[in-house]
Amino acid sequence: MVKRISHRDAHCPVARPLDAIGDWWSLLIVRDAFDGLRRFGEFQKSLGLAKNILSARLKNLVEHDVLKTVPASDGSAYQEYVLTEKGRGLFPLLVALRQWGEDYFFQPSEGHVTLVDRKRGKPVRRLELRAQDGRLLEPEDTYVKARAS
Amino acid sequence: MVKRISHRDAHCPVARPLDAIGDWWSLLIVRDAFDGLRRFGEFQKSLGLAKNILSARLKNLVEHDVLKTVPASDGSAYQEYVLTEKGRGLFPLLVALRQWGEDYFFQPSEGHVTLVDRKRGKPVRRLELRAQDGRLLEPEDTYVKARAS
DNA sequence: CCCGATTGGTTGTAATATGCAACCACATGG
DNA sequence: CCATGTGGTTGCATATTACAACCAATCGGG
Repeated sequence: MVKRISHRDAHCPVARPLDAIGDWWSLLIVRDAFDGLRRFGEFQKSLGLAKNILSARLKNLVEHDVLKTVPASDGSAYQEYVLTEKGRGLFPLLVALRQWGEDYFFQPSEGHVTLVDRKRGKPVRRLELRAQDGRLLEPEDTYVKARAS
Repeated sequence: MVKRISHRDAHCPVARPLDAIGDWWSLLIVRDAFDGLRRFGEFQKSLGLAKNILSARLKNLVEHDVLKTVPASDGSAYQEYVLTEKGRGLFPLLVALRQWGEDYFFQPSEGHVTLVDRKRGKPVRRLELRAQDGRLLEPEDTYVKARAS
């Protein structure tokens, strides 16, 4: 189906999730799911991808427990795709991707959409990494540490 | 080269970055770059991917200004690949991916590496999205808002 | 009910990307 | 200079993706 993870990276928390969301479309599907899209046709219309590809991606996301199928909410016999708890856990990642995109992929003259706080209608804060004591951490301030099994 | 963005999503800050990092390998290359890898051979050894693929990915990342080539730091005539400012901007995204991976892709019995604060050696805080007034935001507390060009 | 349209797919098949191995130019080290 | 390491490129086989046609089940109106 999707690229299989190489043995050498099998232990890495960065590499392993890529089996689930490491292809071009999956993150866009998840983004649309956060935007409230649920039906096969809605995703297809929104993304404009071939139906067989969408079918394969949805299947992969369901297999990886990012989405799950539920009976249609309108009472029809069709099914809908909704985010699981694990899928909802992708929210910070999607926000990080969005903020990076806003920062570096748009000319000042170009318009783009922004994520805002529903209550106030104001843009959200920037994601930032902090230590447990609250210090702001740059990449150099961190390293990866092995942990016993 | 890599998948071309569809017209309908050209304005979306989530979709546009995928041209640069939307394939299976690029994020792993960037992860290794954050870990201090700089040379072609280092990346190849770390990732175990074919040299032509690595070559294509590095080229793409350089074209998208995520990496840049610089003269080798050891004085030899070779070149090295280092993160640009834009590339360094991927740090929160990588941390988000890592945290999601740690949360959902490992059995409790499995060991995995963890990102720690260099100064204290303690795990970093969890990334979280907050409003400008500091409230913690869940996906439902946000929406995307069009902004004038 | 019956019929046409919609939904949600599954097959083809052609184009594209990926992976592997061989090859090669240049740099380097002795 | 000669042997080796570095950093690639090129061919070729295979896997993945895209596009289009087809299709079964469902739904909606009369």
